[in-house]
Amino acid sequence: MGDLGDFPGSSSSLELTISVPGFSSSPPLPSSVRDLDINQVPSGGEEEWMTMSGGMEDEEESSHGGPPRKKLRLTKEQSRLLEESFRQNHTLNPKQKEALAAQLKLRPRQVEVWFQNRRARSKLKQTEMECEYLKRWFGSLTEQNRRLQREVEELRALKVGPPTVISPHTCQPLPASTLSMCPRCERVTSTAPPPTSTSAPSAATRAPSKASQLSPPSVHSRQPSAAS
DNA sequence: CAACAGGCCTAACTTACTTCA
DNA sequence: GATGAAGTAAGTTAGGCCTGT
Repeated sequence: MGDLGDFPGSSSSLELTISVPGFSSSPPLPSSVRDLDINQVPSGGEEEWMTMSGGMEDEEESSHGGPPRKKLRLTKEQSRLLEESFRQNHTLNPKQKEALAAQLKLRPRQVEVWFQNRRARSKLKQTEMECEYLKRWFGSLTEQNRRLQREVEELRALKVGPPTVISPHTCQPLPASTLSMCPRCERVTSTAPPPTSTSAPSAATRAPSKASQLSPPSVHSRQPSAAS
């Protein structure tokens, strides 16, 4: 267990930390060159940039048979503000949405979509990390199981029978099933916390912080940079 | 060097569902 | 209870960029 490494950062735009001894997220990806100036607004500024996406000024235009949709690339500043806002709140009420949209010079719908996608990315990332953690945990349990089985074999080889405990009340031998493990042994064997619940992802959909109920990996988000 | 393919990221869309007035 | 609007999650589509060949 103790041999499990400590993962410092995490990849992409979302940075999650998982505070479990012996486990945390994967190492940061090499920062992509694209982050440098991909969102640089070409001279015209954001107004002009917007008209690319805002080409569908009549919101409905884009979907049916219109011109091929142009894809907006958010500027670094827009991404930064959105991330900052997301950090404070993963959902927006209509007023917040309007305000943020005005501040970013985007349409409220775009802000809404961004938050939807951001929540999706966040959840995906968290699920991946939980999966990774459970895999490691499974590995350590398997190893522990192997060790214990070896131990059992060794004890059998020594012909050591199961402990016979005499009940203080009846003066009869107690069945093994009624015996409880001594605290010391319990402590030694519990190298990993039990999985309280893997919180079935489907059930977690409506409860934002559901994933945090996965008690062993206390996962919380901490995203620094603008989306990759 | 340019051209191309493949992969990744993500904005935008669609659908299904829940909640609330 | 039925209904419609609004909001969200989940899944999908497609544009733009990067990288390797």
